[in-house]
Amino acid sequence: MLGSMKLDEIDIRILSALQREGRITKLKLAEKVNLSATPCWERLRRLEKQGVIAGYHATLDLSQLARFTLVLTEISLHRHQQADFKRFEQTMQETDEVLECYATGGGIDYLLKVIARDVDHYQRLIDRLLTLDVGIDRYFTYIVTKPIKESREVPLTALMGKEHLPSEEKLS
Amino acid sequence: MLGSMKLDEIDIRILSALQREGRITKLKLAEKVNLSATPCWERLRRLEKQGVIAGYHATLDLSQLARFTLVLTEISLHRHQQADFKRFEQTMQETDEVLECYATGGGIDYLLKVIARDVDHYQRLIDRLLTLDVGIDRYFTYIVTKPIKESREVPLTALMGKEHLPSEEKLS
DNA sequence: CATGAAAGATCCCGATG
DNA sequence: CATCGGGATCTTTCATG
Repeated sequence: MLGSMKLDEIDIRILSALQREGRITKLKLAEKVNLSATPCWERLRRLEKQGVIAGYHATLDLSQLARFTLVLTEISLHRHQQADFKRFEQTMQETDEVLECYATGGGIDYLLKVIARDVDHYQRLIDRLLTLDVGIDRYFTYIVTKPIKESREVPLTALMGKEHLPSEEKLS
Repeated sequence: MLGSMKLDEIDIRILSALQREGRITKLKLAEKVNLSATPCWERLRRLEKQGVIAGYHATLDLSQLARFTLVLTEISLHRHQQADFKRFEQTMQETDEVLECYATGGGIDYLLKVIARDVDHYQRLIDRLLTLDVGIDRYFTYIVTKPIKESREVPLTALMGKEHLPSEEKLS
């Protein structure tokens, strides 16, 4: 839901800082957003309690951990009833290898980002989905040959800059 | 690089826990992985120093922050020389709205995940890229109508389970 | 690796201006 | 919102088994 709470510029700075440094100290955070510790801490607690900050996560450098393959998969379903969508989406939620899944307009129904040990692992995963009969009609596989960018930071200022910050309303 | 360091099962548990709870206390972490505080702390520091843990980040609930639109974009370049790829990839790195970018085999050259305020913002971004002349030949736009899943946690056990953990080598 | 200890930093929460 | 505490907790290191 949008608008359940108004965020001012300081809140945005707090959120931006925490996107970058999830384990920054509360004192350093306050300093970075030009606020004293107590009010900064209160804002932070509010943002966490409201769920604006959904959580904190370590980001791993997978390339140091294991061989793996990223795959992007376009999927179309047989039928397009609510129950069909729901069933497919539920399966995606439960499949750990599916890192991301988006419903789209335009020809295909879903696009997935899948991580697997290798192409064989990926293919077995797809085969399992097909035999599970979750409604897949056609699928198309793009193997990722090179990950160029994987950002964990949403560009808050670009998204909120124009309409959310108090523009010149009531400038006397 | 793979294999610069061997990770045992405890390391994997540490990493998994930190993917889930990036701000967990070091004491609770030790407890969760069944290790006493000191050696757990040493492992953690090693993992951070090596860069296996690339960083810690707060995850935001964007839906509470602003209206936005996710777009998936397939892109083909005119020419396929190294310099062409490099130039395009450099531009992607510098464009905040591009959250993810992957080079793929199979017809298209790149697939992007873009975040914008709305479709108009997205289109202006694309127009800018086209006039910037970064080598784009054709592009295809999929508007995300519904984000189904956006996981920040890599399924470590699924990826490492079979080949990385010490299998039955030298079993007597 | 487990335990224990101890100095220093951080956290949380008041009270006050 | 700023400043100032202070007790609880967490962090980091070291010594010992």
